[in-house]
Amino acid sequence: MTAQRVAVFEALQMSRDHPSAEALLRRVRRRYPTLSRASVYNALNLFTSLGLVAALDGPDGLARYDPGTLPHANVVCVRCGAIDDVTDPGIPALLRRAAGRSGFVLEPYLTVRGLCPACARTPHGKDRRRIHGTARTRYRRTERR
Amino acid sequence: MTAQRVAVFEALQMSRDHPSAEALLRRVRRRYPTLSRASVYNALNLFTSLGLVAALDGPDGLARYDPGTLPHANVVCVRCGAIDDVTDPGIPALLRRAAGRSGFVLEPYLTVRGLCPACARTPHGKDRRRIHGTARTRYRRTERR
DNA sequence: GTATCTGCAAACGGTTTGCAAGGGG
DNA sequence: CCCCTTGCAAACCGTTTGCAGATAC
Repeated sequence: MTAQRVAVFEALQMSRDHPSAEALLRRVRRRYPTLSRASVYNALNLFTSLGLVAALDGPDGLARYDPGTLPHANVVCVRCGAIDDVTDPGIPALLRRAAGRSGFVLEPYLTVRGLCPACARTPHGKDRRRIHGTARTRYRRTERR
Repeated sequence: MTAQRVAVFEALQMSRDHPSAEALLRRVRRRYPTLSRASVYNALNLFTSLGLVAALDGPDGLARYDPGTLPHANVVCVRCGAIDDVTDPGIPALLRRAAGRSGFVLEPYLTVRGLCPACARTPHGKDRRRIHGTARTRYRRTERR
């Protein structure tokens, strides 16, 4: 229990936007300017391994973190990177059935990729969207402050 | 429509194990020894952007590819990297509701992380599992042929 | 005949690691 | 006190990109 870990945890709890590790680093550094990148990753890996927070893969290859702990779905926009939580009464039952059929022990979160309302409205154009890695080259550069 | 693309596509269709790009490269190179890494990535990005195959993030940071096109769930073992398909009659309805509530246009696949039967049986030990990136250092080195 | 693709190698970038110094319990 | 953590920088590695030559149509 170090001050850095508490700060990262609190910053994540206050976030509704499924921040990346880098985004959390920026936020926490406003108060702890000496905080290191490695400590943020260390803290986030610890929290996820303890089940305190949920980790999911952003469409840009960045890991995103979710403070929510109840069963829900994460819908991920593969074009702009937006992530929304969706709760649905059918999710727990579906997860139970999926666990039964596969024999897996499953986390209470599921992820679905797609396009957010804004991106779905813009024509597909010829933006042969890259699903991994270099999707980041499309909006990462602008998102980075 | 090049020979390389056809070869990658066929190799993926024949796979049931959700191979990574590197695994597909190895398989196709048995017949096309000159096939380049870039062409495999190029082909896979093309197929996923056309909706011909599904891409998902493996727990090790590697992209995994799935030839299936019908709605289903992918259950992913975060410890050993195994991926299974699960079909369930409730999935289409859940995806429809999630799309309605979020406004997103969603792909017909969802992903759930967890532990496969074999890994769930082995005690958790102190393997503070890393969720991203270096999970690969745990089994990647041995998996790579 | 031209735009597109392949192959190669180098670059990219998020995440992890090794090490020395500092702090928790 | 000892072990685990922090901070820093370098290493890691899957994926993308730039360029020259070959191929699709």
